[in-house]
Amino acid sequence: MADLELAVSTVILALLPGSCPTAVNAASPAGPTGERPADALRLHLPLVRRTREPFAERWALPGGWVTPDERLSSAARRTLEETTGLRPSYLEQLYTFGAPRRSPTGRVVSVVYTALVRAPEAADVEVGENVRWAPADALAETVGDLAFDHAEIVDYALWRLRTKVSYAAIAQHLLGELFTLAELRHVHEAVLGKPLDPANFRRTAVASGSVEATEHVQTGAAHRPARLYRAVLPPGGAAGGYPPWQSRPELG
Amino acid sequence: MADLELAVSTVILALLPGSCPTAVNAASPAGPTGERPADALRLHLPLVRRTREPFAERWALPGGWVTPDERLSSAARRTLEETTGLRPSYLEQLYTFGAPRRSPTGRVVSVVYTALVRAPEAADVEVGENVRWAPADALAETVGDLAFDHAEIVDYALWRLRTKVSYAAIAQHLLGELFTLAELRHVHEAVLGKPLDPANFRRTAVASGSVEATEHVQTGAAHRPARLYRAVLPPGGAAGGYPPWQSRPELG
DNA sequence: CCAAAAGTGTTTCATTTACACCCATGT
DNA sequence: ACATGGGTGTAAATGAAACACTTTTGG
Repeated sequence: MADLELAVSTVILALLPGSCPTAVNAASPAGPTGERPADALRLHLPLVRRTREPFAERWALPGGWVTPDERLSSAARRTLEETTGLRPSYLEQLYTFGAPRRSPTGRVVSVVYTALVRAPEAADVEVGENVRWAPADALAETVGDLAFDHAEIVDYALWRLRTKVSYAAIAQHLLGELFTLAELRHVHEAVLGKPLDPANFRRTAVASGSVEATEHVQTGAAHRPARLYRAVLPPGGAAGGYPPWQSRPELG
Repeated sequence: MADLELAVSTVILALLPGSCPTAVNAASPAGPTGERPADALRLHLPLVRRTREPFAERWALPGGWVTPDERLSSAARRTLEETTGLRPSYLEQLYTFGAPRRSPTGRVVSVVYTALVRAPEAADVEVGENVRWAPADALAETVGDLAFDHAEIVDYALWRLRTKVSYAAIAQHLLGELFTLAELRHVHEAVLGKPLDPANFRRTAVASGSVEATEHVQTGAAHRPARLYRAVLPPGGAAGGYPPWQSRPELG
């Protein structure tokens, strides 16, 4: 039980334009599935290039070792900030991966978190030789095979996000404080990968109680101004039926 | 990253008659002669009494240390069998708990699994001075405070089971190979804690495709014999939309 | 005025819920 | 025969999808 190391890794997701200047991409010519507008928002995640064996030069999820006196979630936040400078607005434990041969150098058990960051903060990442954004749905084409089992981890994180976004109010963590319902709908569309009816989305969004209208409106566009909304946190109690301890600040 | 130990614990759930906390009298294995006990079925879980500090004499979840060359799920199965003799029909990772002060003796990170066992196998547990079944919804009243944060873990496992049983076909793992739809409904009722309409439950259960009728019927009861059903595993592919790697045997 | 997107209303369809009713068996 | 739970039918209620339509801005 001692011949074993504990790490944390994080799948951080942000919504960036597909032709984002910071994202080094050459894979945007009208591909086989390229029904997207050129500047459509797509889920991206930051990757770090490994500088040491194993998997030197390969891209990997941000992460690091767990120190003895910090929470697992704190370790995720710390390593995330150390490697990318990001401070996510949403952080949730995803799964713990611990297959014996995940790492060729020895037994490593990784507690993996999923994080969401708002677009403004995502722009603060210092992209460079060893840090870059990559589109979540085309990792292999843009950065090749990820280190370790990280490609599998990303797939699972995306699956979970897709299933969860349909019943939990988490998409708001990918936007700024104020947003239009069209923007929120774009987030859902990018996550789910399919268009949504604007009218029906509006109704379900406001009926869910997860957003509230403000008195502000968005001006400057060549059409009727859209009202700005704000995310409303779920009631502190357990009414929502979510995990009992999710209402408390953090755990684990 | 070395001053830290990795453990697995398991919340094992079985459906047992509520009145006799320790005496296990399960329905006959595959025989259609399963008589229904007068009292309702309730979720129970096996606990082990700690023989050493910390928390000596207190009841705790079965578990143990992870060895360097076994999967996390294998560690869960092994420790479960070592402590209780149980081999669960369903095993799923629940969450990883790693708060710094969980254990007073040092940093322990626990990967917790949820397991379901069928009533016949649950009867094989050797109940004794240091192993006992306790009703899941009344742990404090029957066994007092659990060791460590295990009470919190059980609460979370129950919450997850309740939410998952409504959309995933897992309740069947608490029954034998053949079961009536009334028995399956009793499982759902015990998990959800509320009565369900027999007619509607029947329709949704068969429409979901998670059960298939057999040619056997259950005789011996003072009413019309009930048809016996069998669980049908979800299609091997990813059609169901479940985690990609859940279709493979195991991971992590 | 026109284009474009915000926002509202309504119709249609599918699913869930409630409950009446028949069926088959042991006593 | 009758009590009991198994099993079927059906209509009301709820909710999701589709789409026509009105509103409000910039050009």
